[in-house]
Amino acid sequence: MRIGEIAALVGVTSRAIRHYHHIGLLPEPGRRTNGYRAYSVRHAVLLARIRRLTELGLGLDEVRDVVADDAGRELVEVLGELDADLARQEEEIGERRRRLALLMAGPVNGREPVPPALAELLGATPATDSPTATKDREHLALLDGAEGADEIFGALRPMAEDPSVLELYERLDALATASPDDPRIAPLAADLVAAVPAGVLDAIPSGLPSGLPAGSGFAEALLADYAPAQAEVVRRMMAGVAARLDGAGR
Amino acid sequence: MRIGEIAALVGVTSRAIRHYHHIGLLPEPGRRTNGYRAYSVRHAVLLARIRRLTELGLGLDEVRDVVADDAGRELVEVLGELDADLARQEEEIGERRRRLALLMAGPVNGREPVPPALAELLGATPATDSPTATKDREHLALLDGAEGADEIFGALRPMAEDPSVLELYERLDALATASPDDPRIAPLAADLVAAVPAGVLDAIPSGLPSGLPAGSGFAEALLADYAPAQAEVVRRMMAGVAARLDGAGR
DNA sequence: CCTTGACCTTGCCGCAGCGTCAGGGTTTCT
DNA sequence: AGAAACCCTGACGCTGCGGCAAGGTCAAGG
Repeated sequence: MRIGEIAALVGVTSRAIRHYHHIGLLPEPGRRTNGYRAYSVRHAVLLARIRRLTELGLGLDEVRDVVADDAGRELVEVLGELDADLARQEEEIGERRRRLALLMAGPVNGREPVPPALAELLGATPATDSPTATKDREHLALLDGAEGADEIFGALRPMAEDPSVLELYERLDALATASPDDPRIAPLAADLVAAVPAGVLDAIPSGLPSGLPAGSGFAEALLADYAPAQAEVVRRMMAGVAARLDGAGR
Repeated sequence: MRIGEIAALVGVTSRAIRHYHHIGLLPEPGRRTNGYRAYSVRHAVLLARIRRLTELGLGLDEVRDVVADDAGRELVEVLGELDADLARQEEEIGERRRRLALLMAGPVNGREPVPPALAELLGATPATDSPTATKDREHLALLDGAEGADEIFGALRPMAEDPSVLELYERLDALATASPDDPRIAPLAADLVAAVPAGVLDAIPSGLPSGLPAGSGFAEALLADYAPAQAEVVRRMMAGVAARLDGAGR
């Protein structure tokens, strides 16, 4: 048989067969005088074995191990770990589909893929187009994957549901073009600190170890994201929160 | 922030970030005087978005579409087809796992991955170490994927369960070193033709269209796999079977 | 006889999403 | 001052082939 014939017989492409030759998975057959590969039924049998194994999802080198090793023992072993691998993948896919379903049904309906706990939080907040509110929510999304993130989101709910928080955002907005020594800064920072629910402090992991604003330049970068007067507010607010943390036995 | 910092913050590797820069998914930030990339919180927010999308299983170019397009419409769309894709993958994996389970529990316990119908057939055949029987089974495995394969396997069961078929294999074995004009050839061929169950003939697709032994060199290759006298038997047997097919209105 | 079309040959690039060197500089801590 | 821990660019590696280029070969038809 020529390569196209055996390919059609077994149900693979001739390109794949040449590939198998190239990587030494299938032995090269003899050649006809014109250089064409001349396949025998033995090759077809081997190739069919290879096809069935790859269809099961084995990699080509695993197939090589199984085919080369005359001991049939290898195969059960490989098959076992293959099944475990497939089970893991199935689980992963299921997890992704679950998150997808949550996303598409959720309150953030398709606009932004956020973790479920944050989606719940954002769904509870009143709609606003305040720039700093928007920014704040983006920053919250950065907590995704950090240590106590879900707890923090949960603890923030009372604050988010309180309509008076909108007023705080507006006061922050108003500082967009203000000078860093604007007299409105200090009282706003104090009000912000006071507005943070006590539960949030409990949810902050005690050491802030490596996850987020460790010794990294995150704090500077965060401040740089605000106008000067706003940055000053944020700076003081963080100091105030730290003080509250300190006051409560860390 | 430097690249390692933002990477730790968002939870990706710095290599991945540079990759995103390279393919234009994430804009290059400004540089410090020493050439280090200097990231802002905006980058972190964008990067976190990217991470969440890739974790859902989107490809990087799909992520680019979603991130670039301000219209949120794109996302639902992409998410929809992503879910369909995942469902398909899940189904595929389930199918593979089902076949794997069959394999590992089946009678061919791990020695050879054959299609279920053939596994059933082989399980029903008496054990033998006849070389031609072994060869025959290998050839049967080549039918995997052909048109009426499952039906043929089913129709072969009565033949396979008949212990007298072992005697036929032995008579074939005995011809391994015989001459092609051995007198045992003709009667063996006749007995073989007679042993083929009528159901098998019905199961053979009427035209033998493209699948198997069409105009291809398969027949020659098959005969070349046997010793001369054996090949002669096979040749006559095939002729006999063809005649039976012809006799029965094809 | 010549052409056409369906085969065959080798060889190399491309794919997704980075990991992993190699071969440098910088900053920082001790 | 030296070592550790960062950063930089650039390039190859991985999987399982698909696709293309630039040809040879062969059977059938005009």
